[in-house]
Amino acid sequence: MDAAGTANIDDGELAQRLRATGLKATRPRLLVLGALKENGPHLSTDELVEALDARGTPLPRGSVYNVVGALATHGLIMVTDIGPGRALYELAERWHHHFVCRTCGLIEDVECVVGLKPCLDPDQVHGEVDEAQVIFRGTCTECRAKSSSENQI
Amino acid sequence: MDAAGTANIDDGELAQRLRATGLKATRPRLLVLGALKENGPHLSTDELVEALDARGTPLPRGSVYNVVGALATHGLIMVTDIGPGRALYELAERWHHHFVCRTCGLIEDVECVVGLKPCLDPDQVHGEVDEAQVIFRGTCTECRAKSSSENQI
DNA sequence: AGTTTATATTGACTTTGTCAAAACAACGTC
DNA sequence: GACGTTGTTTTGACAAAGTCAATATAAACT
Repeated sequence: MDAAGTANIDDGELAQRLRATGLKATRPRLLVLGALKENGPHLSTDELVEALDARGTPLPRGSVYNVVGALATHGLIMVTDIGPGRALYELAERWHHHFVCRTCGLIEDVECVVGLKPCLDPDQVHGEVDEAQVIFRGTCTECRAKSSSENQI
Repeated sequence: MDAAGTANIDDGELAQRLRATGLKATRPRLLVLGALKENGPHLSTDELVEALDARGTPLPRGSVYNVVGALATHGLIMVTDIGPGRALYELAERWHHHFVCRTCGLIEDVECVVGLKPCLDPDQVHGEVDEAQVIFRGTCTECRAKSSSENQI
């Protein structure tokens, strides 16, 4: 153990955010939030596990699922499903959407014009909409360039 | 074998739609399309397998994945991921979206105001968007009623 | 009818996600 | 600053979801 005991734990902003929602500021939760904050805008479950590993603070897969579940339920992170078995986690800061390239799988954040949830709210729904998640699909510039040059051969 | 050989196969509209996209009109494909057409607006992988079973024309799971993969690639069905391991298949007729109740899991179709793909098309994306999938999340009327009455006790 | 070629099927496998029970740590209190 | 309560993590076993390569089969063209 090191001198300060919980030395590595950032007991600042992230810990406060957790407590503000009624969640305890536990090590695994801070680690996950930290990884999301510093290891890219969006991480898949796998990438999250790897990132934690790479940072020298590995967590068991089960714990990761546990943690992201809790964080998502309390609105601290947003989860987007961009395909079968492809959940995407990111800090819930500004509300935004995603563009996914069908060819190479590239994922790009797309700012939401409205910026607040729910950004769209159809009347027809029999219930209360609190969030509208949009996934744009298509072909990224790079893949378009590639495929057109291939066709020219 | 029955007299007509391929008697059960509807060699009409569905078969033509398949050929129109360059796909062969095979039995499993027609069965899947048929099930989607008659067994509800949207089916999960599991429900699809069950529906085929119930109709007396079971298909192995692997084949179902195979078929829906091909149909989706060629735009004959639409696939929506409404959560981890919860793919949703339906005939690609009118373009529409979905509302998912966070509490009971109810899924409701939401007509798209635009009705054509892509119904939304942000400039910011570095690529060409061909489809914008929207998932509305919230609480359905029934669950709202339930939870408010529980709180009153 | 025969041939080509796409497609279906099988079965083994990987990945993804869930769950219950026991171990543990965070937080409020004395 | 230790104590106890209670929420969390961990573990490990499991279930579900999806993939893949090789073989068998059937659609569609001639």
